[in-house]
Amino acid sequence: MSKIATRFAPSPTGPLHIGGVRTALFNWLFSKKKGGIFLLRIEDTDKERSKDEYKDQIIKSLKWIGINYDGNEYIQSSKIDNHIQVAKELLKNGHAYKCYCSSEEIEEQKKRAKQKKIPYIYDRKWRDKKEVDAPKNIEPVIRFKSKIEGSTILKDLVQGDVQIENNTIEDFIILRNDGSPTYNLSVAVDDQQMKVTHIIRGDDHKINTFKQMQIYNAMQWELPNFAHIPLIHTTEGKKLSKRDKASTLDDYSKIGIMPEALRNYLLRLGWSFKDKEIFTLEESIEHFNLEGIGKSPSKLDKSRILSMNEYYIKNISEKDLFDRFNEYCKNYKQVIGANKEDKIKKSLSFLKNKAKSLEDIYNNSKYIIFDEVSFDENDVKLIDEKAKKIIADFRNEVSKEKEIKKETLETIINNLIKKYETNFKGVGQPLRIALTGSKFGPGIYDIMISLGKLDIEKRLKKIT
RNA sequence: GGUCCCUUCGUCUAUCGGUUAGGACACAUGGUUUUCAUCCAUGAAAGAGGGGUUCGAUUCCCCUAGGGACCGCCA
Repeated sequence: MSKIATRFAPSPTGPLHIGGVRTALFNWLFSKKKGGIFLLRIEDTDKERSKDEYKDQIIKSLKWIGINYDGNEYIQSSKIDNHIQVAKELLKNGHAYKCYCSSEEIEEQKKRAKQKKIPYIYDRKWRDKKEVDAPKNIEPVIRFKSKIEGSTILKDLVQGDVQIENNTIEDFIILRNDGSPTYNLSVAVDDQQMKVTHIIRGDDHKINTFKQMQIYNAMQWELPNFAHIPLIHTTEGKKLSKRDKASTLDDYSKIGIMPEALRNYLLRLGWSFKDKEIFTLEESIEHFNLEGIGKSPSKLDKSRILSMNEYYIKNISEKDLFDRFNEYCKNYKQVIGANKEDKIKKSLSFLKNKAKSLEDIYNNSKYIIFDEVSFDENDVKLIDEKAKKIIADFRNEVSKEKEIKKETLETIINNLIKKYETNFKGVGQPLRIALTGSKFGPGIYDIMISLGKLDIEKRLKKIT
């Protein structure tokens, strides 16, 4: 058997969404597992809607999540001549014919079918007509001569055998009347020429597969293997579309989801290997198989993504975590100053315990990133006269110390709790607000130690 | 409407004829932590319905119901 080759073939007519990314991931994993190659084909033949910006977004997305394709991206529009060539051959072999129906005529037929509530299918009017009868003023389209008799079985690697009556497949157009090839022709020709051995794509392509299989057969090409994976549904249970919110990788990236977490989540969405939930990249390549792909569509679950992200935040190395965080801040929030990097790195050990996302880490580390504390009005109200006294006392005690250590801080705070006849919250909360501007965040000792004596004094002074 | 696909806890799923139907997320309760979070423990939670086949069906077959995809000179 020839070398395994898979491909991902998006059209750059909109941003790549998470469903497409999962399809790409499955194809990529499958080829890696089999020691094959994975190709990227940009299907940009719809010149009206294709945009370079989308192409770039697709490439960027794949890169972000760690999917790398072999060779250069294959640009479908640059291969149109090949597609036309095949169409001509099909015409010559009698597997295709010229259809002189005007688009008005077709529209009319569709309308009538709708009124009668019967399914529209092209009536194959020109299939056996002689060309001498052709109207002179109409530029014909080329239609594929689909089989009428019998049925076809698709041996689907995910869905099993799928049988369909051949007469339900119409004589589809392969060349428009402007001479340009249509989707099914281009795809079949490209896949064949790229020597794709396994076509793993969304279930929404299943009908196309039957059309493309006929082209393969007519050209006497060896059929590739097909696997139709169930679609990802929104929480409303509908097919995920480019228009859905929170569907592109950037939508997740900007709320602080890390690529490894999303990759792991997507892997387990519609695929499983026993009870295993966490897969390193190596493990996913090792265990991935088509048998593990489920047959029913699955819904996106944001809390699951977040919890996967939380796992990776806690389990990747702090060095990697810093890199991810640094990049996140740079892209979506605020560049971390060079003088702050060290403090952040040291604080990651406790910051990550409270975070489900990089955004959480950001929110909890603002007190380090920004020199000026920004206060929430409601929180400031919590610092009353008594609290101000406590803060002043605390600052006074701290200034006597040479070095800030947890033990000394504990002693100071405990003494204040006694002196002011309050509890930990009574002392801790005002201090926290004064130092960070927020009621929530890391432990008070962690905050103080990471800030250091000078910053503590400076910040507390402003309050009292 | 036609064709095709699907149906196990709220969600993602395990089970390849015999299980107290398992795990994970979310949820609830309790414990640890002198706040919050983390962490730990516990709990509630599922085979769409009806027929077969079988000694025995979540598992195999059929029907019904529900959901989905496709039905472009878009890809």
